[in-house]
Order: sequence, then C-alpha cells, then structure tokens
Amino acid sequence: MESARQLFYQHGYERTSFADIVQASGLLRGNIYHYFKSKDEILEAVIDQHLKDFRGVLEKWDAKKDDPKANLKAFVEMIVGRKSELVEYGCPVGSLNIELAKDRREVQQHAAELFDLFRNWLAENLRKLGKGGEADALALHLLGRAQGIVVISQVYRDEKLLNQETKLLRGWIDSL
Amino acid sequence: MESARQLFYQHGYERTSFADIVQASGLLRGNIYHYFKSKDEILEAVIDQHLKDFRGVLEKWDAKKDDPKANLKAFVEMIVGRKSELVEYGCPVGSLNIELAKDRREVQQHAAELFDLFRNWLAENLRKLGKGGEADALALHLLGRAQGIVVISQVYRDEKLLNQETKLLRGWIDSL
DNA sequence: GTCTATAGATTGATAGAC
DNA sequence: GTCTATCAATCTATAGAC
Repeated sequence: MESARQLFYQHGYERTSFADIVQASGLLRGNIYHYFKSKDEILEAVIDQHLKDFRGVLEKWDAKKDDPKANLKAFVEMIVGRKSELVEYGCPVGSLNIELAKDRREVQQHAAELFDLFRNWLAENLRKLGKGGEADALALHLLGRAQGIVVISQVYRDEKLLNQETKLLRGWIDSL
Repeated sequence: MESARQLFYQHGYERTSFADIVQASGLLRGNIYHYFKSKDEILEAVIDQHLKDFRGVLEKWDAKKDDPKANLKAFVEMIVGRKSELVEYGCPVGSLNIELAKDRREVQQHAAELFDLFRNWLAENLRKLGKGGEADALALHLLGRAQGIVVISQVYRDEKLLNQETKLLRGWIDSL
C-alpha cells in the first residue's frame, strides 16, 4: 500500500499499473489480490492512509501550540517544507482530487475528505482568532491559495516562486 | 482533434483511449493514424489548438478595451462565465498541466506555454498599470489565485464558492 | 485518402496447486 | 496465506487492400 501510495502520487492513479505496484512492492500479483479485490480498493486504502497520516499531523500541531495564528502558519510551513516534492509531483491531495474529479466522482468524494480535514481544522483556528461567521470561508480561501501556489510552482518547477507566494500567504495570516 | 480535446478535458489524457476518440469523432482508426502518428501527436495538436484559441481570446480582449484593469477583470470574468464546466472538469489548462507534470515533463513544457500566454498578457497589463518591476510576480500571483479557486470549487463542485472567491479577486484587482 | 483486419504488448483480474 | 500460470479485454499502433 505504501508502494501504491508513492506511485499514485508520482505518476497518477491511471498511469500506475498493477504491474508497477507488484514490482515496487516486491510482492506477487496473486498475493496482493488476496488483500485487495481490485485496484480501486487499493486506492481507497491509500486515501484512508492519507487521512490517517494527516490527522496525525494536525494532532501534532495542536499539541505543539495553542496559538491559532501559529497553527495557520504551520500549515503554510508544511508547504514550504515539502517544496521539492511539490514542484515535482504537485500536491498529493490536490492532484489526486483533480484526477478523480474528472471521471470518478464517487471516489473523489472520499478523497475530498482530505480537504475537509484541513478545512475544518483551519476554520477551527480561525474561529479562535475571532473570525466566527467567516471562519469557513477564510479556511477555504487559504486552502485555495495554497493549491494555487503549488499548481503554478509545479507548472514552472520553481521553488523560488513557491517561496515568494507562501511569503504573501504569511502576510495574509498576519493581517487577520 | 476537437473530439480529442473534449475527451482529454473531460476524462484526462490517460483515461482517454484511442477507441474513445474513434467513437467520438465518428472516424475510422486507420484514418486517424493517417493524420497523427500517435496518441501523443494528437495531444500536441490539441495543445496547439488551445494555444491558438486562447491567443484569439486575448486579441479580442485587447481590441475591446484599452483599460488594463478592465482587461485583468476580463480574465476573472472568463472564469465566472465558464464556472459550470470548471466545477465539473476543472481548468482545461491547469488540469492538463498537472497530469502531464507528474510523468511527462517534455509534453508538459509545451502545455506550460498556455500558462505563459496568460502570464505575459497579464504582466503586460500590469505594467500599463504602473507595476513595472513586480508585474510578472503579480501576474503569477493572479494566475495562482485563479487556479486555486478552480481547484477547490471543483473539489466541492460548488459554483457559489467560485463566485465568492472570484469576488475577492476583483477586489484585489481594484486595490492595485 | 478510406477502410478492414489484426498485430503485439499490456491492462486488471482469476483459478487453483501448494 | 503464498505462489504460478493464465484469462479475457483493452491498449496503441501497423499492414495493406481498395
């Protein structure tokens, strides 16, 4: 499953074949089918694993600081910290959703829970900042800004561009 | 080629098979291979067609008004005007680049010319607004914001979210 | 240029011995 | 639960008659 996750991220779900997963994992074909009925079932498991991991990340951030602005910035710093993979393969959450949204809305709705995770957590921190009524809208705004930054930075494979734009995002958080 | 373009947009390049193009176009397999040597060559042609069409769009905008702010807003209005397809299939330029960036950088670099087209045109209008040194950075910022808006609106299939966020973008343009 | 037939590889998935 | 062999469908691409 870890092999599948990496392949789905680096090459996309469609372009990753069962044979690729077999090779990367070192397992045998029939063996994988003993645990997953289909390639789609592997995808669902990968999404669940992503959900689990990101929940862990958010819990860590919550445990670390009780300052809502610092939390919002932790989200931005995650992007900067992962910039080398982001400019190469894009956002693991965003690119997966975009691929699935075109043609497989049912599965994409599962993947959208990854967005919900950050959306709710960001909104929660924004409410702590006194942004009661507009917390969800601001959370979505921040999510969108982050996605846009990753997209253009990936298109131009440009980490400096990512730095430059995340700096603006920090400024936006400060101005709240 | 028009059939291919629509299929690539609605289902993605990988998920579109040659058989799909044959069926959608009503042509015969061998016939298509008479004009395009490979599926990849169809993709290149589709990108070129996109380039041609968007150049036409920009020329129209240039002919219509000489007001740079009105031009920047025309870019935003294009997004609002296409929202129903955008929330369903995403940005034809963005989603194509994202798919190709993962695994086919050579082709993606061709597709990135679509971004260059808007990037340069937006920067030109920003220069007319007196934003000399930061025109390119602001153009990229605007492009990124637009991409992010489409991504989250597509993820949540939410035209209202797209309306809400493009409104902020108009405000940003006004503030320039 | 148009059309049919098919090659040759790869796809996701299964059967069944061990 | 592990492993080999293989299925049927589909993939992109080509050959060659008309």
